[in-house]
Amino acid sequence: MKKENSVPTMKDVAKEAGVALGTVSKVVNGLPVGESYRIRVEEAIEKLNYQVNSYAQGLKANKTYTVALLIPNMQNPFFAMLAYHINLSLLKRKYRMLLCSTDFDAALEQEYVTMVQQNKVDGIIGLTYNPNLVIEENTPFVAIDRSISPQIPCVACDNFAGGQLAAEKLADLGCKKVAFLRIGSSLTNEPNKRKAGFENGCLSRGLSYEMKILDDGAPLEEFEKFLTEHIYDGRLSFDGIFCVTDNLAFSILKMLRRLHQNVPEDVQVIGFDGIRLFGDQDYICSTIVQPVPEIAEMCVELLLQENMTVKPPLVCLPVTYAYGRTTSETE
Amino acid sequence: MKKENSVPTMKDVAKEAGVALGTVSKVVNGLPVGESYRIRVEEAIEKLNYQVNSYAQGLKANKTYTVALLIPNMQNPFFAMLAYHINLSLLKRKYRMLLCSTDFDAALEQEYVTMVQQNKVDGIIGLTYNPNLVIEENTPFVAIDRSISPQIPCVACDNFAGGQLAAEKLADLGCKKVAFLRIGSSLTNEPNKRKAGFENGCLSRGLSYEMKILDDGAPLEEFEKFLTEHIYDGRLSFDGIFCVTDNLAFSILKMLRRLHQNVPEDVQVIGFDGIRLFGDQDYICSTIVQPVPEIAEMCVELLLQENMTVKPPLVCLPVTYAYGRTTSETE
DNA sequence: AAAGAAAAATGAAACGTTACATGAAATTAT
DNA sequence: ATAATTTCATGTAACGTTTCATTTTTCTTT
Repeated sequence: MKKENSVPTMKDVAKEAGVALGTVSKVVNGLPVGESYRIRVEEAIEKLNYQVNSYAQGLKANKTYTVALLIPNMQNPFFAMLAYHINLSLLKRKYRMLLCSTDFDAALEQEYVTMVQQNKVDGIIGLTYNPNLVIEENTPFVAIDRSISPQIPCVACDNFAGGQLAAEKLADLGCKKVAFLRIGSSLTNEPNKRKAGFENGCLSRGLSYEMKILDDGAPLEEFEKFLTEHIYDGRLSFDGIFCVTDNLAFSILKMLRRLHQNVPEDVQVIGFDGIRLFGDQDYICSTIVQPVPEIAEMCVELLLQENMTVKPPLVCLPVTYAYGRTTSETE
Repeated sequence: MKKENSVPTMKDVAKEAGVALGTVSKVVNGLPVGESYRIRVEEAIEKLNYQVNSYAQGLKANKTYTVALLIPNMQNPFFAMLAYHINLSLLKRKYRMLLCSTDFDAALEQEYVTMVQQNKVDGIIGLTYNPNLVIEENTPFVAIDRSISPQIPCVACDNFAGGQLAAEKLADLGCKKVAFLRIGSSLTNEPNKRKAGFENGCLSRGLSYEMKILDDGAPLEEFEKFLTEHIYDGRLSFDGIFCVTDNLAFSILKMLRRLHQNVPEDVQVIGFDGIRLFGDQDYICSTIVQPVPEIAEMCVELLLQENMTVKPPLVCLPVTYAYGRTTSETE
């Protein structure tokens, strides 16, 4: 005897409607079925409050309509923004998002990838700097900001152009001597190009520049030391600073306040990423804005596009500049 | 004939190891099995790179080790913080998190709940203000900040005490006349108590207070109008403001800047939630801090605890105060 | 050493779906 | 009116697990 409180299955619906199992399946999947049958089945579905079991579907079809998103930390507003837009893009296509926040923990990342493979997600979108992540051949994977292997497409903003743009903006704002600050050697591959782009921009605009690059895990105080060393008679010898991320810019702004340097009067600061608090308020600093909605859409498209013979190894999307109270207003 | 590139199954492992299907299952699930068998099976698993198909498991067991988290918008740092900690708590128990960002869209929320029920997630943790969300009886649900029904446990911080604490802090800081600002009638139920707590605190500390409460969707400019109306000779008649959320506080701070009121010299501002940028930097304003890790842990525990005969309808967790540059430093 | 008890491996059945080969009914053509 | 053709419902076999009744092996006991 059937348990009272058990969830109704297609079989129950078929019995209720006096119809074969396959007919119910067709109705559920919108396949052509005789009018009278369809109505009867729909009524039975309504009556029993039937809902398909997508695990059975997944078992059959080997398809789950679920995509895993691997990000270091969703408390970072940039990653949150990414997750938000990827969620939207997936939703448009009726896909669900499994969120995996890895906290830069390599073991955890690997565990997640495996977990996610076991779960037979349809694919993974991953922002990970972990160099020895093992990704199974058969797992569709799209990387953000990092070229993992030639077979795995990488989506990123045009980091080189972003670096250039930062230099040009600082030049436009009248800066003469600028600095580039970066932390994290782990900012490998794509975001790395921000430095090269910035150098290129400085050279072409005749800006003198200096760089301070810290290893991953180094204490941020090193930057404060660097800044202090460049203060003569209470004045910073730079009039412009480009920080590799808004996150870093935010920390640098605090240091400048401690060092009694006014932003943007004494020194202009530009970050990178385009972070806004709560997603809709002002930019937390002047910044090179990543086209996050487009990046998200591109990732999802590349991941789910099946009839694509050759996947592009690297997709670069254009950046823009946005004002955020850490540079002098221009227009 | 078996397809070359197909994913190996237990059957393949069994054949490879020269062992029965059930034996492989036991090894995979860590059930007692003869030593020699176990080794042979493990070798076969290794060789074929076998991974269990959790959709088949889910079909069998009606258990998925997946929990859905329903939040309005993960770009709100408070929700991001919640998601982060719930993810951690779930991970500890080997559960995955399906993240559903609903953007306050009622239809989307309902769609998600249904989607998620189809997918047979083991449960839902939901922060939703949607009053007519339909939740199936058989879906384990834990609500955050809102009492949905007596059967559904609600986890929240002690909002009343938080309101009181805000009033007390303002009194301690020497405020005489304070204001409470809130937007969103949709801040129903639990967060609502912040107002009552604040009133109570003001009364017991002899603070005179005023309230400005806007409906959901009202333009924030109404607050600016309110503030402007309380400026006499360029000075705001309040010396303390308690905002119902850090999000609102952030907007109010911008207005105060526009109105040339200095924070905290002219007026002290306290928010609610305990938001920090990037999860680890300074609080964006002085704030009543929600115990988010504890809230997360409690939600997960309540959701997954099976042998709990009676679930508590409401769990309140203690709040604390944190300094964040919008009140005068006290000690 | 043989029989009985305990332990452990076996393999079929079931979970809820989809797909496909089969067969029945309805339609068209002669 | 009958045969040929099309249309469409039917029901069984998979998908990859877990479970459990069964059989086989191993260990005790006398």
